[in-house]
Amino acid sequence: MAVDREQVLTQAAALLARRATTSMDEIARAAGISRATLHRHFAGRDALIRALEQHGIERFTQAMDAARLDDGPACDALRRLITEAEQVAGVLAFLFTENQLFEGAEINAGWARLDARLHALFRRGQEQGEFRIDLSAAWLTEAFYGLIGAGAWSVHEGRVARNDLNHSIAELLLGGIRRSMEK
Amino acid sequence: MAVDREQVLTQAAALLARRATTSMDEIARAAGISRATLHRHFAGRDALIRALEQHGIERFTQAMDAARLDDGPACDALRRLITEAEQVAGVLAFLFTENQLFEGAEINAGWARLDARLHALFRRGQEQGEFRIDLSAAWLTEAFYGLIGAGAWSVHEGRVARNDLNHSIAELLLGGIRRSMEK
DNA sequence: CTGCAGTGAGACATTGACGTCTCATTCGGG
DNA sequence: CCCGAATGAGACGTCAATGTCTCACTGCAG
Repeated sequence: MAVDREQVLTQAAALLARRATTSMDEIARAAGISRATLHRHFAGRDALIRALEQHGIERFTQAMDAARLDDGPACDALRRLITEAEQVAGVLAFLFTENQLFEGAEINAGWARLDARLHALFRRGQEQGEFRIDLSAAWLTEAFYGLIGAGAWSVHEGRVARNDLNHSIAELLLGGIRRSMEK
Repeated sequence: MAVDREQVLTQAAALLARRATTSMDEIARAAGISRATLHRHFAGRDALIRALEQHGIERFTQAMDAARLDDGPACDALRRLITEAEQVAGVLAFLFTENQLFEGAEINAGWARLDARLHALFRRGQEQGEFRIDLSAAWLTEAFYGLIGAGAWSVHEGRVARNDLNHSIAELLLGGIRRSMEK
């Protein structure tokens, strides 16, 4: 009975990430509820988007907390983050592709905090000699989002197996495409 | 006098990539023309989107041709492609993020052909031992688009200098984040 | 100068989504 | 079993964007 708010938001993110003009009716049907019920839980389209942003920020914050970004080698921290972020990939992809939403500067603050934490991880990795320094931390941050989004899309389209996603993102990000000559 | 169709499409891609719900009026004003004139050149919103797809496919095809993907080491071919694709990054980012567009199967064919060429490049790199084989060519293809899109966005937001974009994408894709121990 | 092609500005009806409402139904707890 | 809360289905009115149209203006070629 009680509508699963989490489920609705996840569905909405999946649809909106793929087509930003998805109607409330489509979102409702995808979530298995009626448009009326959707409106009962979210005052309107704007409210739904806002909730989606909030939800995404909260989930990603949890993922960062769980990954303990400040502990141990930056490489390992990044791997942990990818593992944690994988479950939020759909919502993250939406937030990343629809960045125009952040024009109202309120939510911007929450997102900026996440950005800063990720940025700090890459900087730490550079300072401690684990990461290369010819790629700016800002770029690595953006690239991280881009790969998470591409990964979510690839799984959704069936081009990448969900089980491989973690490894695919982490290895590409850390090691790149080129075949390593060592060992 | 004569409206610069190229200019209009480029502007439209930039706006639509950032906010897919951008109105025809906003697009027209961004392109420096009136809404009436915009409608004179593109029958409607759908027609504009279609033209954008077509334009993006053509430009990316040209980029691939210019990069000579089949010549020499795959690494070098990939670098050339990134250099060429950089100029189309805005349109590519739009096409990649709004993948929903490809439901009408006509354009799908043109896009699929580009996908196949890119896929083939990665496969060639793997078969010739340049690229690692634990990352599927399909994933590398998607990741390529993701990084191009993230790069275009980063430049647009001022987080990455345009001059660095080429190097940033190519190096991250080929070598990854981790600092190389060799040499 | 004249004519014309292209454009800007704006009016207009249409369309589709949105938000609100009502009413019947269903599910679950007491 | 019964009642209430939650839901589904649908009917509206509203509104913004769209697409089409007209009319006046501009710039340029002849």
